[in-house]
Amino acid sequence: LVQNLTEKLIKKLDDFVLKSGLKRSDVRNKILEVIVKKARHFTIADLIPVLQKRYPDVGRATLYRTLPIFVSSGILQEGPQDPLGQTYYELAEGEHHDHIVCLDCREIFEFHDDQIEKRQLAVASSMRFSVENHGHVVYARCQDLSR
Amino acid sequence: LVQNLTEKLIKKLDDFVLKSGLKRSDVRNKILEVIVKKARHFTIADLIPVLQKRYPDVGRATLYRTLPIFVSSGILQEGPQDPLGQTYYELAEGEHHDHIVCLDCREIFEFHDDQIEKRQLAVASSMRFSVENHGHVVYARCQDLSR
DNA sequence: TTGCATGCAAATTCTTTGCATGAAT
DNA sequence: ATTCATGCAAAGAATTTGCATGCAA
Repeated sequence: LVQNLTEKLIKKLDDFVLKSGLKRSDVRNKILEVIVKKARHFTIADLIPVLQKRYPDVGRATLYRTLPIFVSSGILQEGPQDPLGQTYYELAEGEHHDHIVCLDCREIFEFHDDQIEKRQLAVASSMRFSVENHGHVVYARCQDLSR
Repeated sequence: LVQNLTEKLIKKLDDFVLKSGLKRSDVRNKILEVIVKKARHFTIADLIPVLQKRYPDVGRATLYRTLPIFVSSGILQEGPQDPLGQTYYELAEGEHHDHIVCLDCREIFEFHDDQIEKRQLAVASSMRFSVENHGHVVYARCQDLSR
């Protein structure tokens, strides 16, 4: 399953790479593989040790050069900004969702609400904006210490 | 008017400072004055040159030490994160609002929508979270080149 | 072959800290 | 007096860039 997803995304990456006059690379595929396994939400800081453990030869700089390519090719999207200011990335698979960042347990949860999405569009349109994207992060507490 | 606002906020700052066992300082008041004049939304990077022009003696480090105090005292709040990742600050005056960041002209606009606020609360509550705060940023284009 | 990709190390940029001095209480 | 505030410079941390070498097409 994960294997399938990785391969599917590598294909997506290849499409973008060819279209953009770039070249395929094993290192990018390796990075993608690690991301798919770690999946969900991660920061660059999260990813570095995992990547270096699996593929010690991959340099940090490459990560900084690669992630923007993944975003451009639609594989990743930028997720919420945590209260400390680090940018999260996440796989762009699946439908759009917003985030709840738990201030107690530091985990990130997802939510989706059609009404919010619709109102957001309506409000921006009424101000004569065309919406490209949005980030909606709710900071909250789970208050469940066992979680 | 601006003068009044500055003085009002200095008073607010004094309250916090006393309550917290800190001490009053002219430099903090100067920084506050510059912020009130520049008002609205700014990043630290925005503020530094303005501040240094008006008060060349104030060091950068002081800014980094001062802004968190302003946030704690309720004078400033953190605004949207721009697409480049810089944190905006803004005066906490007035009612809560969310932001539209224009990808064309780079300006930041505000909006407020009760329905969105309510739904947001409802959704988080249904997931057993208690909401502390939130950031909602819509990235959009004004498409009006004259703006 | 040509030009992108990569690792490494140096360079940048942004932010924090240590320390001596000055100000507030 | 005591303790916080501040500037400066040094230290850190995060990210970007230059360059020589390695691959992909």
